[in-house]
Amino acid sequence: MRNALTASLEDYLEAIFQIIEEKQAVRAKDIARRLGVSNPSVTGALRSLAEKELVAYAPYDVISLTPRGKAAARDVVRRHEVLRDFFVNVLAVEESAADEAACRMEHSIPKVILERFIRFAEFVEVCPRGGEKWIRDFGARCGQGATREDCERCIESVLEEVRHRKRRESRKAFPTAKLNELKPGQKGKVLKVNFHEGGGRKISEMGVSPGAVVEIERVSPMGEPIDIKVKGYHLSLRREEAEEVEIETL
Amino acid sequence: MRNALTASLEDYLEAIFQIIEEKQAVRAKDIARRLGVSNPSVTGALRSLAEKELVAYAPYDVISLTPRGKAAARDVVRRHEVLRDFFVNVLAVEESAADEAACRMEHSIPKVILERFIRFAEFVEVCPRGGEKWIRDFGARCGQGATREDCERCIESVLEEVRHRKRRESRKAFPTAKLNELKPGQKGKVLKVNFHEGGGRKISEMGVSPGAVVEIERVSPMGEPIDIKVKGYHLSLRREEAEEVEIETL
DNA sequence: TTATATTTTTAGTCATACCTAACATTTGGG
DNA sequence: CCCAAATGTTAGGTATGACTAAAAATATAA
Ligand SMILES: [Mn+2]
Ligand SMILES: [Mn+2]
Ligand SMILES: [Mn+2]
Ligand SMILES: [Mn+2]
Repeated sequence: MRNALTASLEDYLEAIFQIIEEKQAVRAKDIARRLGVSNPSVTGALRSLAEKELVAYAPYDVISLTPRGKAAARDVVRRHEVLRDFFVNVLAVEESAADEAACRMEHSIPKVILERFIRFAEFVEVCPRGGEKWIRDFGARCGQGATREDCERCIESVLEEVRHRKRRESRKAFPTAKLNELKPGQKGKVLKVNFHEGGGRKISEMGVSPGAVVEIERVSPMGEPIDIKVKGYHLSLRREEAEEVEIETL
Repeated sequence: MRNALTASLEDYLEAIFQIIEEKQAVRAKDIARRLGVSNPSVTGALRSLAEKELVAYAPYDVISLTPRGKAAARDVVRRHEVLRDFFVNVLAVEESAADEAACRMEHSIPKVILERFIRFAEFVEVCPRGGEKWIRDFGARCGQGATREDCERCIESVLEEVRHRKRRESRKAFPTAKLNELKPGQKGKVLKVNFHEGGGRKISEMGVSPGAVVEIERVSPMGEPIDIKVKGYHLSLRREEAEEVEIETL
């Protein structure tokens, strides 16, 4: 049975993955400290993971993730991040509490529901009835329970915005941009992906497809690569690729 | 350490609680069948729970929950239901998948986040920017990702409603009712709780306090008791109590 | 290079949570 | 009332995942 990792082993994988990202080498000691377990526990876990061919490991040898192990680790990290982001951005939970909860719940959330969390957060952002202000409104009053008057007051402003945008759009078709023209922190919705003749990676398959919400995380000084987040995944695109993605800014 | 039940023991408590609700007697066999474990596993779990004074149990004796055990079980059930309802009502997840996921995640969700799930679902219902139609809109398109046009089309209808309601309210102060006047299925927001002189239970302490969203679940043929759901808890009120709760219908 | 310090592994325990097979008790039919 | 069927418990085993103490390997400093 290659599948069905235990919560414990998933946490070891996650820790190894993150330590690799931070430093070059992974030492059993680091894993132990990060997870708050003893050194012998780490040895035991490494043996389990090696047996499942998720880490390359032999006694006293260096520790590294196999391709399959890396994929599994990335999956854990994604579940962790999706949950944490939902708790922080939608439910207005305090960061550290959200992170802790995410790391416990990441092991029991099924795929269907994880994807719904992502879609819901996107829906809130995209829909003019929801949007950032609405969420902030929830965050601000989640201690008391919002009154209807509070909510009705702000809905008028949303209507104003929608009317403004409609007027603007009737003049100037669409507030369109290429993905490479956005700045870090900006979000947008994918309108179209032009397939380049020079056979690049199929970025559509990685989640950058019409309707998806993308967020620019980092743009390297040279303008390339462009780190983005889409559907809970972190991706790194070449400029050539980003140029082929048409975006409606949010 | 009386605290910190394992996921497994929580599931046993939950099962015992539910079997008690369904039938009179609890038999080890029923627990085993419901949880899909062998009979000896049930015996072992019962011993653990008896040691923790959560079930009253001796070999070959009848099984029952102690007051503390009942409270713990109810807490598990509540976590289960809050999660399931959020998945179904907000994230538009298919019922059985939602239920299964809820029963796995119920063991790792912290209190803060559970309460936020409840508050958020209430916020969506109460806020005219959100509301049932909005959620249904998400449910309908969560397969594809909503387009902005879709969303803008429906926001106009919400505005209409808000304007209508405002006009109505300017004439007739508030669409107020007493809790006991609502029908099963109806939801409302608590405006005020009049404390009765005849020292009844403090229903405010059980969650029926201003700002809370209540849903009528069942009204007995005699008009009493009235089963309601509030903040994820199920409560049963006497008519006398319900009469003291002023409601704004939703 | 040798001695010491650090890191890692092994060995042995413990607790949880399952299982099967065998034994014990309770219950209901004749 | 007695005996079989149903139900429940004990005994004994496996697997996971943690721990401490002690040994082994590796790294560092003199
Ligand atoms: Mn995690
Ligand atoms: Mn974790
Ligand atoms: Mn459960
Ligand atoms: Mn459950």
